[in-house]
Amino acid sequence: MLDGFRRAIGIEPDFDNCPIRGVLDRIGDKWSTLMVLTLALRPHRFGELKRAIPDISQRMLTQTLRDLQRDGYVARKVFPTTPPAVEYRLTDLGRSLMVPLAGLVDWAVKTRGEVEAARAAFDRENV
Amino acid sequence: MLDGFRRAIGIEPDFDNCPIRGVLDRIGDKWSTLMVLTLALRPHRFGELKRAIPDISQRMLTQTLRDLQRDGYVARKVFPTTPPAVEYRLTDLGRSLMVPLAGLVDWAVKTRGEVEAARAAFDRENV
DNA sequence: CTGTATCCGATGAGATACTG
DNA sequence: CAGTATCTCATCGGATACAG
Repeated sequence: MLDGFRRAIGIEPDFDNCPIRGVLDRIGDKWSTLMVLTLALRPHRFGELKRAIPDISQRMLTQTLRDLQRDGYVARKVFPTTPPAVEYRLTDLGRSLMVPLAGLVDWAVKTRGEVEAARAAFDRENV
Repeated sequence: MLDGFRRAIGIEPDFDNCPIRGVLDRIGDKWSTLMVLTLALRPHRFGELKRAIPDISQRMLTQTLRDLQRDGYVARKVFPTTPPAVEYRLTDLGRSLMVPLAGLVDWAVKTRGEVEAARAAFDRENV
């Protein structure tokens, strides 16, 4: 089972076209997870997202949305009004990601204390 | 529930000391996950890890191990022989991470096709 | 064998200014 | 309103050389 993980996760030589790597990269980057969780609440327009995640730069907002859209997690819908309105919403695929993501969040919250203690101990020993 | 996620995952103003962020950062970086999965098989010595993950540089091997050790996922044990031997093994905390991680891996494998199709479609539309 | 130290290029990400 | 285009700086990560 674990050996299967290793292969799946990118042990050479197929590191690049690994099915997991793409997901991990997206989950690991600074804004994707927060944006998915925000869009899980309800669809948002561009400006709404900016206000919902106040400290994201416009550049990163655009780029993260593009990446999420490219992977099929987010759908972009343009309303040709003046001024233009654009709505972003999670796709079914994006919503399905919430399940394993929730597992991770849950684990992180539960083990928070242990991790903090481990860090404190480590830093104490390594002046 | 989702609102709780947002707070937990680092919506301002407590982005830095967020319990999730640390986990996500570790999961997202290039080598941590692969190393955890490798150590989940059995304890490894430094050189064994290097051989098990052939394309990691010595610099990144050391650094990733330090980070994992600091967070309490990995335990380092030195045998004062000559030449020195050092063994790395998962802690209970590290092993417990396998559960949500497995969920993520599982999801990634299952949705692989959808993601690939989404990417192809996106790239087709955006010449 | 198990690491450190250094250099350096590639990428990530913020700030700012401009456009249909 | 919903983006692009630059510029710039920090961090990531590989290669190489050295050390206990």
